[in-house]
Amino acid sequence: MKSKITLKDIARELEVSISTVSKALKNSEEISRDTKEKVQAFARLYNYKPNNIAISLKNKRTKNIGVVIPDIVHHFFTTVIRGIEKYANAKGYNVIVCLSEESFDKEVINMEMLANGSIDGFIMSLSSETQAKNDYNHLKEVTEQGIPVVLFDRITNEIDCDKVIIDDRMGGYLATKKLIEQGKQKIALITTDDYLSVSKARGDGYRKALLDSNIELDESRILKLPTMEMDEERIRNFFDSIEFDAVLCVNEIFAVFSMRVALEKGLKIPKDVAVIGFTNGLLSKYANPSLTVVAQHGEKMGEISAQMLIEKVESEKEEETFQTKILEPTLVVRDSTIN
Amino acid sequence: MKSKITLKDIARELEVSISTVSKALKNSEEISRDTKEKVQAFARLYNYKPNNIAISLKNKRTKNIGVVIPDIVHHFFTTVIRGIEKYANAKGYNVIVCLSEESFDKEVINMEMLANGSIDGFIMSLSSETQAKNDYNHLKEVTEQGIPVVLFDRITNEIDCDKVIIDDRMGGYLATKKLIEQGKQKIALITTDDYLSVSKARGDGYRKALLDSNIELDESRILKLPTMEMDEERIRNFFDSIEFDAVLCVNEIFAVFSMRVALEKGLKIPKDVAVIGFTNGLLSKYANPSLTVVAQHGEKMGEISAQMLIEKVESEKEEETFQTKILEPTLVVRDSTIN
DNA sequence: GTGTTTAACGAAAACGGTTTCGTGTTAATA
DNA sequence: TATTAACACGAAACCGTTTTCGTTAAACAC
Repeated sequence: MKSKITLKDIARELEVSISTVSKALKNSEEISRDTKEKVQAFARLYNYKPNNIAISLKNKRTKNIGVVIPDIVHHFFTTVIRGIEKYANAKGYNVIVCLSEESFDKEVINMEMLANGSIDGFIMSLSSETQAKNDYNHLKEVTEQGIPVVLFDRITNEIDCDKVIIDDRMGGYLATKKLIEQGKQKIALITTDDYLSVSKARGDGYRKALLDSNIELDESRILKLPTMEMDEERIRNFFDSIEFDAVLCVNEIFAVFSMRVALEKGLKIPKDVAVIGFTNGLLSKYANPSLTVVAQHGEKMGEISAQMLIEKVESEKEEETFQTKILEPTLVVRDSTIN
Repeated sequence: MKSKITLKDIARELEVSISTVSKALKNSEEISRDTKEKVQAFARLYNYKPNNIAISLKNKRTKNIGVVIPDIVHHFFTTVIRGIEKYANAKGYNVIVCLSEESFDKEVINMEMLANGSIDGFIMSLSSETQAKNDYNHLKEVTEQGIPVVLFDRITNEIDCDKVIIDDRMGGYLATKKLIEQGKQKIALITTDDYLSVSKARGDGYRKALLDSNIELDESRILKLPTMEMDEERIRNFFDSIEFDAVLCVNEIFAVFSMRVALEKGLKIPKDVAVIGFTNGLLSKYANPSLTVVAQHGEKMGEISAQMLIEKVESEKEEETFQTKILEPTLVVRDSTIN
C-alpha cells in the first residue's frame, strides 16, 4: 500500500525546502529552470496530487456544493441533480447530496453538518414539513454566516437569496386551459395542502383558467391530500364521489393512477376523461395511454441554480443583490388528452 | 454578516490558551470545572461549531463517502443512493455523488478528484464504457492507496474489494421459469451486449431456465441492444421479425415499451403475451397493465454497501479480507403475467 | 574594494483544530 | 521542613498546503 505522497516527501527526497517544491510545481518565476524540472519530473513520477483538504483549509474554499432536497426517488429532483452535477462538475465542483426526506429536523441537521466548512454554498428545495412549519431559522443562520444559498422549486419569501422556480401558476393555467379547449367542463384537481408552495400556485392557475372561461369553480372537485404521497384509497373514493370529465394532478403519479381508476370505471381516455399531470418523467412517457404533462425542465433548473450559486461563491463583491429566475413550463401533449 | 467563531476567538475572549478551550469543550478531566463551564457557556452563546475541514486535515478522516454511479435518473440507482444516505447519515457521514454518465473518462476524473483527500472511501457501480474497455487501473490505483472501495451491481472480478450484487442469474432464471410455468414457450429476451455484467448474468439465467425445461434456445428471439438506452425502432422491428408469447427484459423501460408494442399489435396481456422486466420502480407499478418484475432491492443494496464501506473505513486492522454479498432477487407478480 | 542589484531558495506564519508533553502552583506526605 | 504528587493549564508540534518575507551568494557598477 503506497500512501499518498506529500510536498514534504518530495522536499526530503530532493533535498530542497517545501516552499521550493510548492513553487516549482506552480511554475513560479522564483525557481530556477533546473530545480523546476527536477521537482516536476519527480512529482509526475510519483503521481503527486495536492491534498484537497489542506487546500480547502488554506483557501477557505472547498469546491463542494451542498444540495439538500426532500427526496431523490422523485424524477423531478433527480433531473435537477443531474443539471447541478453537469454545471458544477464542469466548474470543478463536487456535489454533496443530502436528503431531508420531507422532515424539518433532518433538513436542519444536514444543513448544520455541511455549514461547518464542508461546502461553499447550498442549493436546496424545502421539505414539506419546513414549509408547513414556516420556520426558516436554519436558512437565516446560514445566510447570515455569508454562505450563499439558492432555493429552487419549493421556495419561501422569508429568506433573501437567489431563487429558481418555474411558473407553476402558469403551468396550472396552461393545463386547465388545454382541458377546457377540449370541451371539458367538469375538471377535477388532485393536489396537496396549500402549504406546499408549488401546489398552491398550480391550484391558483387552475382557478384562474376556470374563471377566465366562466366555468364555475366547484370545490368538491378538488381533492387536497396532505402530502405528495400516494393514497390510493382516497383517490378512489374521490372519484366515486364526484362527476368529472377531466383531471389535473400536481404530479405524475396521481395522474397515472387516476387514469387507471378511470379505465377501471370503463371510461375512455381521453374521450370520457382527459388527464394532465405535472412532471415530465418516465412514467408519463411510458404510461398507457401516455400522459400529457406540464414539463418542469428540472435539468435546466439545476443548471441555472448551480450557475447562480457558483457565481455568488466566486464573486468577491459584498453587494447583496438577489434574483429570482422564473422558468416557463411547457405542455407536453400526449395521448391522455385529445390532440 | 457574523463569521464563524473559532477556538482562537474563544481563547482570546476568555484569556486562556487554545488548548484549554479545545480540552474544555471536550470535557477533558484536565480542565477545572470552573473553566469548563465558562468556556462551554461562551461557546454555546456564540454557537461555536468546530470546522470540519480542520478536523479532517488533522484526523485524515473526512466522514465523506464518494458515490460514483453511471446515472441518477434510473430508478434503481436512486434507491441505492437512498439506502446509502440512510445508513451513512446515521453514522455521521455525508455522501458525495458523482455521475460517470456511462463514460470511462468521467469515471476516472471523478475518482481522481475525490481520491485526493475528499473522501474516506468509494461506493460505485461501473460505467458501461468501463466494463466494455475492461480497464480498471483507476480502481487499482485507489485501492493501492488504501482507500476502501465497495462495488455494487456492476462489478468486476479484476479488482479485489468488497462487492454487493444481486443474483442476476437467479433473477433471469426465476422470471423465465415463471413464464414457462404459465405455458409460454416462445420467450423473447431484450437485453444488452454481454459486457454489461448484469445483462450477461440475466441472460445466463434465461438460458438455464429454458434448458432445464427442455425448451430449445432460439437465438433469433434474443435482442441485444448496445446499451440500456431505449431504442424504440429496434424493439419494434424485433417484434415484427419474430414469433413470441412472452418477453423478458433487462429493465423496466424495455418491458413497458414492449407491452405498448404488443398492445398496438392487438395482443392481449398477459393472455397472448406475458411480460417481465427488471427493476421494481414506479413504472412497473403504475404501468397499464402493471408489470411483473424482478425486484433488485436497491435500497437494501445501498445500505449494505454503506455498511461494508464504513466498517472498512473505521477498522484499524490492516488485514485484507474482502467479501461479496449476494442478495436474492424476488419476483413481484403483477398483471403482465397470469397470477 | 565597497555598495547594490538580482537570482534562487528557505524559514515561518497561516488556515483551525487535536494532542503530547512540559511547567508552575498548591496541597499532601515523609 | 523538604519532598512529592496532583492539579490546571499552556507551549508547541502536527495535519498539508500557500505565501510573504527574509537571506545568501554571485554578479555588477563605481
